[in-house]
Amino acid sequence: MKYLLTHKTHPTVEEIYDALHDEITTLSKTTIYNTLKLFVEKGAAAQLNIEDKCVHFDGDISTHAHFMCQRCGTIYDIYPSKMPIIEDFASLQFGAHNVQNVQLNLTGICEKCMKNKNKESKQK
Amino acid sequence: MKYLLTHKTHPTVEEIYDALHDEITTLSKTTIYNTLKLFVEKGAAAQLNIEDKCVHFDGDISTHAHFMCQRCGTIYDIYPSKMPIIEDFASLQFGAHNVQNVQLNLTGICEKCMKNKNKESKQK
DNA sequence: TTGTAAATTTGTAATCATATCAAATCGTAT
DNA sequence: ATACGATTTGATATGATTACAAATTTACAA
Repeated sequence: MKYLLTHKTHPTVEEIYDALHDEITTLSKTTIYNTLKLFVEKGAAAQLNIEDKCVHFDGDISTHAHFMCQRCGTIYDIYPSKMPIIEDFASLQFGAHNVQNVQLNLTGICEKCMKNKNKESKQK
Repeated sequence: MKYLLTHKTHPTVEEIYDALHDEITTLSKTTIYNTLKLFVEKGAAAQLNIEDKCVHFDGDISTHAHFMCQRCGTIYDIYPSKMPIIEDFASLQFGAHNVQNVQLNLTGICEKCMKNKNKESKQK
């Protein structure tokens, strides 16, 4: 949990394992899977299904959306302060269905990669 | 493509395979994976990352959101006519980043399963 | 302290969706 | 009928996630 709260990189299980394994040498991936599952069930963390490869986790459970760059894989937070419409997701209703979770996921090419792309094409 | 357009169930590769294998006995899953990937790249179909188990596909590429029931697995379409705010997602901008895809995914328990749940608890 | 049972953590092995890739098949123009 | 490029196939590999039993740790009573 401390790692999630201090690293706002939306890490995968793999990334958490690699980061913590040095100081907690006995740590196993199973424990990370179990613990994150518990966090998500209890609402202490959010699970992001923004790509099909693997799941990402977020210790920030405030209302916000995400943008993932298809090129570099970076996941950016999008807060209501920058995009007011996001505030409306928190209270979305859908008929008589019981909505428990809302995810707004954007994908594309981030500003940084766009610039690199331009450089590359100019070099040719 | 025909299957996708006539079965609005947001099928997985597995489901498409099971459905078509009888009439196209030589069909392989690899072909389904390749073809769907092509459809998604060309914008002819949408890929839904609404759950972590596997990917679902949608032949309807009009602006709409999805609700998936965690209990029965059914994926419901949510059109702007029922939820006008969805229309605003289609044109979301995020700074200087190049947004290519937007997914609004809701999860929870659907109306049908809510009723079954109530029945079950009354029986106890 | 010590013993003990419950809770947690671990590591190995299984599972399952998806990717890889060479061989087989098909379509089409000669 | 032939040849060649494009498509499809199926066997195999990969990699994330789960299952589960054994090992370890914790909490607490004696």
